[in-house]
Amino acid sequence: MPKVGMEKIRRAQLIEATLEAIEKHGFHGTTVSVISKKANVSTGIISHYFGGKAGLIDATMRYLLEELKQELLNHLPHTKNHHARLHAIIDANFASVQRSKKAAVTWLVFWTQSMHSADLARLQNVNSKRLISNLKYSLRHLIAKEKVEWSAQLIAAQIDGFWLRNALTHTQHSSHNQAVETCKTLIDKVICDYGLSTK
Amino acid sequence: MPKVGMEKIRRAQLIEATLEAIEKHGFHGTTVSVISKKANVSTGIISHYFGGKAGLIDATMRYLLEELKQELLNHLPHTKNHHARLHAIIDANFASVQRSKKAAVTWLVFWTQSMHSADLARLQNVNSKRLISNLKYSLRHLIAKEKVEWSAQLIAAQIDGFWLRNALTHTQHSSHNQAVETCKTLIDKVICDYGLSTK
Amino acid sequence: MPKVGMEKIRRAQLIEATLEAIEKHGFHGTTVSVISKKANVSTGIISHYFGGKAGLIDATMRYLLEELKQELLNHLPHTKNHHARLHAIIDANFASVQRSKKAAVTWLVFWTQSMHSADLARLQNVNSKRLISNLKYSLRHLIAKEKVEWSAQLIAAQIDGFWLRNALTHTQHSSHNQAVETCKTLIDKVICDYGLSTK
Amino acid sequence: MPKVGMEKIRRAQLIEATLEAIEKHGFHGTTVSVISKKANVSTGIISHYFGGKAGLIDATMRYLLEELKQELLNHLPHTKNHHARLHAIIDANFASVQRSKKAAVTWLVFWTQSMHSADLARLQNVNSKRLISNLKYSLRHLIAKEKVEWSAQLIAAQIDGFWLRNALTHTQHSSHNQAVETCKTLIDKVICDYGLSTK
DNA sequence: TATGAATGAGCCTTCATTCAT
DNA sequence: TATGAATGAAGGCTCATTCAT
Repeated sequence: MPKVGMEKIRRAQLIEATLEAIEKHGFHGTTVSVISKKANVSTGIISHYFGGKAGLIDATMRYLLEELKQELLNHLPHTKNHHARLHAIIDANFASVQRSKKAAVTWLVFWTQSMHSADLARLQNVNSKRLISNLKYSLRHLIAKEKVEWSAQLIAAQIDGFWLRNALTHTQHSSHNQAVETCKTLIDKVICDYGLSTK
Repeated sequence: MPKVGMEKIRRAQLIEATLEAIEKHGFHGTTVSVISKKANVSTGIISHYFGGKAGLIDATMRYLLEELKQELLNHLPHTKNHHARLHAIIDANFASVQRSKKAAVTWLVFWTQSMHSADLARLQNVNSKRLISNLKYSLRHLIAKEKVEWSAQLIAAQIDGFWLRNALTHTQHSSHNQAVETCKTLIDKVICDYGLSTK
Repeated sequence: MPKVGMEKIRRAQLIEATLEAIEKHGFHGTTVSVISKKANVSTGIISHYFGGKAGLIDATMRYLLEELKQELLNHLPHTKNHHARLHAIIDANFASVQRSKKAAVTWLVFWTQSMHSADLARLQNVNSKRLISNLKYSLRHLIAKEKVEWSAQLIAAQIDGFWLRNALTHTQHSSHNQAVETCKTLIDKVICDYGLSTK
Repeated sequence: MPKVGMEKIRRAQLIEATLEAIEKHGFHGTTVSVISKKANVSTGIISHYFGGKAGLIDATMRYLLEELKQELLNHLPHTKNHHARLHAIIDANFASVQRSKKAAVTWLVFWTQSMHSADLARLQNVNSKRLISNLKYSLRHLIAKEKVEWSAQLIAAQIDGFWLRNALTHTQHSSHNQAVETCKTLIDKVICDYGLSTK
């Protein structure tokens, strides 16, 4: 009887290899041959588990999104302090990227691809809306009602902007930390300016 | 009887066709054949004038950067009102994108490619530094010295962040205008908070 | 505890599945995977019992030939009425095909393959000669000696011709019956024209 | 300016190479690589002129059909002698095959493929009907009305049957001639049996 | 005896580049 | 200066076969 339960292992193996390949060779240079070699498996296995290269790319993108989602869930659940919660959102959004450059490159690739793939565009949209929604949820408890939407957009753009600039420049850790601090300061400033007097 | 002065015309023709192709078909779908058809020329001409597809892509990226540079030069040449100058920087940075979707897609592609091309990375870096430098030049006249760098980074990230989010969502004009307004408000807020008492 | 006597069962199972696969998906679409699924066994079993796909195909062809041979043996064993015997040959040759479309498609495939396989070509040749030989055996009792060979060739071609045309057009039963009738009429005509005056 | 008018030459070259490849290596062994080498061109050219291997196979089949059609047109136009016309149909149907074994193998492949391709099936059907129609046209002038259809089916099957049997056995010219003679004799017999007394 | 995960050779196709015209 | 027919390397995919279990 052949090995069972390999599917999970192989899928993880191949997704990890894909992330490495995209980081090292770029999207164009990420061929099934390159991925296979990195994962130490044959090329055929990709079609076997993902139905083809496109399926693997898709799964990799979903993996990144899911990872980010989990990161948020792990950082934010048990607090009623909305100020702290907003800071935690910042931490979560930079956490995975801070860990490795792989994710940063792949996020950028993912965004670029999403402009010409309805499927990826939908995923990207969900992700984008979640950030806004998370921000608004806490902002509602802290600042004037009519400023919530505007502030959420501001902070979201600030996060993505730092994120993008850091990805493009050969990032040191310091700049990541600086980005996190700056985002938090911006939040504080927003709360300070539009904060509810009594709560 | 060889036509002279065709080089300039052909180069412009092909760069424009490349921008259109990337917008319509994405980077992956932008083949030499597609570009040639859009430009109504033969495929061979690309190698003739640009030495190959890579040369054309490179030239297209440089064209975008040059365009942005000119945009900035045209909007902020002769003013000593640094508050107005900062607002003009915002306008300039969103102007080209506001005009067409072409640039937005291509910028994203450009950034992604720049991560795996030393040449493009250098161009991107120059561009990124110019924005910071332009912001700092005016901020120095308006806010406390020790806040200049930090504020420039903040505003630059804000610009890129809005820019990115707008590119990824199917942008309406309203959101572009909103982005411009929000960036200007952020600038005002920074000046208000850290502004020099006397000027 | 190894099951014994599985070989016969498995071989029959797989040959039947192969016939079904060829009928449904054509020769090109008949992959090891398709056959295995139809037979509800693993892919490995094919190599185990037939040494590979080629062996299974070969066995399937032999099975068809054997089936036809048996059909003939069952229909014409104990008769000395050679006129009836000739008619029985016709019946036998159309019997298996009349039963299902499977055989028709597979026969055609078999013939085609036999042109590039010495092994199959030999089988096909034996089969072809048996029909002629069977026809001649009875014809010798009914018609002039010098017309026997010619008539056998005529009738054999008539059988195969009808068979082929019926296989290619989406056959109704009526056309099969018509083919049988026409072949029998041809036999009668031959006997009538070249028949021995006394018998 | 590049060479013009090559399309016709290349298409003919490739179709001829395909016929040779099918004859020599069978349908399965007929790869684009094999065809290209036989035609002394690159593999890419097949997609260029035929949109892919399938297009080339299709064109090859159509070529065979067209050739047969022309053969018929060339042999039958200027005669009002319907007896001679029927004999000419026989000649035409065996002519192309008599010339080379290539066509014979390919016809068989074509027929087999046509069972799983709607497109090829339609072509095959048109071809099959044309033979019947041609036979009936002349038979109507020669034999009793109620025997026309039956006789046409008989003769058509006879032709195809000989054709098939000759293709399968390693044909000598003599057997081809014999097939032609036998078919003609069958026609004569039919006319003799069912012929119109007066015309 | 039986499985099916894994392999990798071989296939068709795409596409940047070349070169005779 | 310009063409586009032709090339052929490189890509992704299919599938018969193998082998650890």
